[in-house]
Amino acid sequence: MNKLAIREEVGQKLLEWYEANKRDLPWRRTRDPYAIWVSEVMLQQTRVETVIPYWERFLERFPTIEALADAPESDVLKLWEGLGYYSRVRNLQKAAQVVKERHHGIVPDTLDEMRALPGVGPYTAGAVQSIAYDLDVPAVDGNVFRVLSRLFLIEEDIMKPKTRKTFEDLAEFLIPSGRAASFNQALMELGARICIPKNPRCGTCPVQGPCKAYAEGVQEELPVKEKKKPPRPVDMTAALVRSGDAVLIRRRPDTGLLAGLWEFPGGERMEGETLEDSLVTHLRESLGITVQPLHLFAQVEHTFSHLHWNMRVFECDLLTGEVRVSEDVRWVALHDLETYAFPVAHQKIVKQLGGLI
DNA sequence: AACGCGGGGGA
DNA sequence: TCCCCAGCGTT
Repeated sequence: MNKLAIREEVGQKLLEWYEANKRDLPWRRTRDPYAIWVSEVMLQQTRVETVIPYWERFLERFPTIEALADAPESDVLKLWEGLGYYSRVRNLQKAAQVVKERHHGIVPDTLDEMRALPGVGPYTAGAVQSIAYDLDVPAVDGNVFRVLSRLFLIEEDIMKPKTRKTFEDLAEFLIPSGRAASFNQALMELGARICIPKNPRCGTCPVQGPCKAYAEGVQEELPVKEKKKPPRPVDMTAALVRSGDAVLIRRRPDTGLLAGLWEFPGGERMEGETLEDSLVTHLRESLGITVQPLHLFAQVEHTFSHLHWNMRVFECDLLTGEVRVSEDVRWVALHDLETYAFPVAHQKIVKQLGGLI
């Protein structure tokens, strides 16, 4: 079969399947480009079921571009707490400020203008432009990589940057004219529900017929992907410093891991250092205070994609008379901790503190 | 091109 | 418990 005939068949079969099988997701009930944009950013590395409640709360609290642009960053992070990859929402807010100031609060309706916004790459730009503005542009996410690699038996490593153009060109070629919104979502929906990573449901797949990987029986071997290395183990310390009903917390720096979130002060143990010495040094250097670790309060394990924290939390005496509080260092009553955005690793500590209230 | 960046679900 | 899921920015 020639290329144009396959394009015809895949387009028709996928659109038909999608119309009959698409899930009723909240962001599919709106045409608001901003609301769709928020959903795409949340969905970047997070599954649908997780995103739904976050999206509802976020749109309720920040219903417009302007509301998001004008909000305190701490409020924005609090609504993102637990979703991970916090730079996503910091960039989203920066982008909202650009849209407010330079685009009259209207999400731009061209690929190039959208791509120029912070946090907007080829996928997000394509998804928003096609879904919200009906532009015939591709939106290639991990699902689409998987579906197309199987459908056309493409064995290039999808993790390699140069491979992206191959898939984008193919995805664009396949778009039935004027139907990018449904077609792009159909490809992703197929990847999420039928053409899944393990044990794909080829028996109920609408494009089993033209699928080259299925014909060869190699669907389980695709897509080809380089293995990533295991998380690096890191010994962490954290201090539980109490004063009456309050505990000492600080805000993490504006860049790097967990930027802008709050935590119990501490840090990475250096080689050859004891946990206690490490903790004392960290608090002296970052907060200018001297503490005496008393006893182990909790041990928390947390795995990131690239790190594994083994965090020991010590209850400490404060030897310094006074702590210089600031924008980033605060005494907070136990029952007020919930108003601050913490990484999940530190939420585990907060949870254990709950027993003390 | 290589690396940093979180967290959750399913087998 | 182990293994899997990946877009974007920075360097």
